Amino acid sequence: MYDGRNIFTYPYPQRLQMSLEDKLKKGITDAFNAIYQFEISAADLALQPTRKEFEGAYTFVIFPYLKVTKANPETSGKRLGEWLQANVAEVEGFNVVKGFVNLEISHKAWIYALKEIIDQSEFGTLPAKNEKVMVEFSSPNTNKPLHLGHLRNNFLGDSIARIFDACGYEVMKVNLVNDRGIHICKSMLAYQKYGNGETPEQAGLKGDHLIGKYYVKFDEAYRKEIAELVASGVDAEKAKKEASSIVEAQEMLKKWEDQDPETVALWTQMNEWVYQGFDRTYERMGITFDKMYKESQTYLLGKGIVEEGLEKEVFFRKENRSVWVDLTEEGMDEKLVLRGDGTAVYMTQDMGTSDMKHQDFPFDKNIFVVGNEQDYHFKVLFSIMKKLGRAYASGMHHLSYGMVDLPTGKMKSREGTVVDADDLLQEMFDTAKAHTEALGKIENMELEEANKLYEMLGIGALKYFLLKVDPKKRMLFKPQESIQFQGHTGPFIQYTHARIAAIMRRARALESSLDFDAEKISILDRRESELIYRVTDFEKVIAEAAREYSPSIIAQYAFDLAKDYNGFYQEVPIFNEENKDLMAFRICLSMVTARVLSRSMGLLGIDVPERM
RNA sequence: GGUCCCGUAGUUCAAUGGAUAGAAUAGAAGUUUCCUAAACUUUAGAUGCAGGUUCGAUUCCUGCCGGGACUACCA
Repeated sequence: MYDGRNIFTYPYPQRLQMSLEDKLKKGITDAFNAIYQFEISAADLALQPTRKEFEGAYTFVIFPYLKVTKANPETSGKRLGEWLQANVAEVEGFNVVKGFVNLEISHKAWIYALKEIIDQSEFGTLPAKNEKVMVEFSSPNTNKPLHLGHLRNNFLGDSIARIFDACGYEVMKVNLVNDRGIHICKSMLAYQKYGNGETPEQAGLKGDHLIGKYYVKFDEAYRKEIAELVASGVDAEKAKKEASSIVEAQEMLKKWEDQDPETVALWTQMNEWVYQGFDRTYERMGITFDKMYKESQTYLLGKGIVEEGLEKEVFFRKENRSVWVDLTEEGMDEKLVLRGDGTAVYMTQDMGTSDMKHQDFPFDKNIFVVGNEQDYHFKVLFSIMKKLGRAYASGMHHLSYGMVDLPTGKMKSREGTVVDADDLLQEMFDTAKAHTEALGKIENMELEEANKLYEMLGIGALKYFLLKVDPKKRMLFKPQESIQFQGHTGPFIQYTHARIAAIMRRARALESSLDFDAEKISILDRRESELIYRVTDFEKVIAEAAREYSPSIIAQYAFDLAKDYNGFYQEVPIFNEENKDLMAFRICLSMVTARVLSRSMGLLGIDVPERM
């Protein structure tokens, strides 16, 4: 992208140390000091964007301070506004509507604010914090391929990792794979019975899909057995436990735990296929991990912590030898942490894994991206780790997200209503391709570039669709709407970026005539100052997204910015030979917009094209 | 039953306690000799119900009604 430095020259005093907003805030603090000898706490002081119906750019709400000003809102606002206008260079004027003080900013202040951003190549990245964040996400099972629900998890986790990275944290992305257990044995058993040594190559399937096929086969056989048992008069609950398939699967699990060579060999082979399949899906999603953990290596951890907890009297043992923690004081129940036979439960494992992960990477924050059906589990886990005196426990956070529903209802693998991740990714690609070709956009494009574009658009549309919604909310996935490329979509933002890139290409051709003098741009269009306002807001938005653990804030922001830009430059001619200063200024503004769009989308894991 | 999450235009989503509740879609009507019409402009349409807190409530509190999750010596 064009860096704009050599087209943006004008007398510029010195590097601004403070953002426009910070200056205004300081101005307001000073004003209260000067007028009322009152110290406003910076935390309370909130500036908000002025609504479009009113004059001004920033609005200060004076209602909360009427006790200090001892006057009605209008008078107080007027006094504050007058002081600011007289003492703060950036404030050119003001108006007061009820208790709202709308501050009008000088065009020069806007231009300087823009210049400030152009000068900062690292704009959109906050200073390093010297804090470590571990983001754990994806966590697939190795008995079936990824589906739509995993996509929301993966995109959220990947995005939140990028956001924390941009906020100056050192980020470690980890994936804890669920590669053992009864459900894994189910597909192993079915493969052993019906597989005839089939390989992914022979089946023409990705490894994970091949294994998934046998998982389904197991379930079919299992349910048939249950039905037969019930028909012969066995109680349904009993039938579920006694059907031969499930009994065999349990035997197999036992063999696996006993390290039976044949079982372990089968397990190793099948997992290898699954990983090969997952790798392709991750690659297509553009997702990587810094470290993989496997439950087969961690499931025995945590028993030591149980001992420790008993010693510290955080846990207690019941008569049947099982170990529990009492969390009734925290408003929760008693919770099992070790079975009576001494075997681990999920919680045992997670306690052990927590310690291990903290040893591997001494994090200040540990974010678990896991669906909201596990809210209670994590509440309990965090509470236990605190009780055990783990200092890091206060940094553990469950990024809980809602289910993805289909118009037909909940996804159920048994009923075949799951949306397969690979299928969906491919469908997005195909739709992007068909759509782009129909619009005649690829006439001057090499095949390779075109394919890259379809991938960018298709995957981008999907990521955006899943990330634009507040994570904690349950969301509805409508296939037809997710592959929409118009409206509040990723491709809309990508399109805006590509348009600006086209302007840049043209600007480059005219480079010699692109100097401008800030003094000659006397009147900024209101919408132009709004654009600058929004752009200067970017770093605040990133910080907020990290604070709220919510990529949707970034998605909203990028869309609003793209929309503002499109709305404005649709009707204003940019290339106007008679007003070169204004033209050059607008090119700079476009350039900064493109950069911020690109960075925002980058935080969502979405690439942005130079042309489309 | 208990705990937690969610109820906003026909639909899918927004709104640190702030001004006349925003968008997008679907509906109606327009805009391409000019940088990219995957765009833009205009139009119509919503806070589940009842109280409370205050200058001001979609937001906070209480109750009710609806939807969902969790509530296993499963993971």
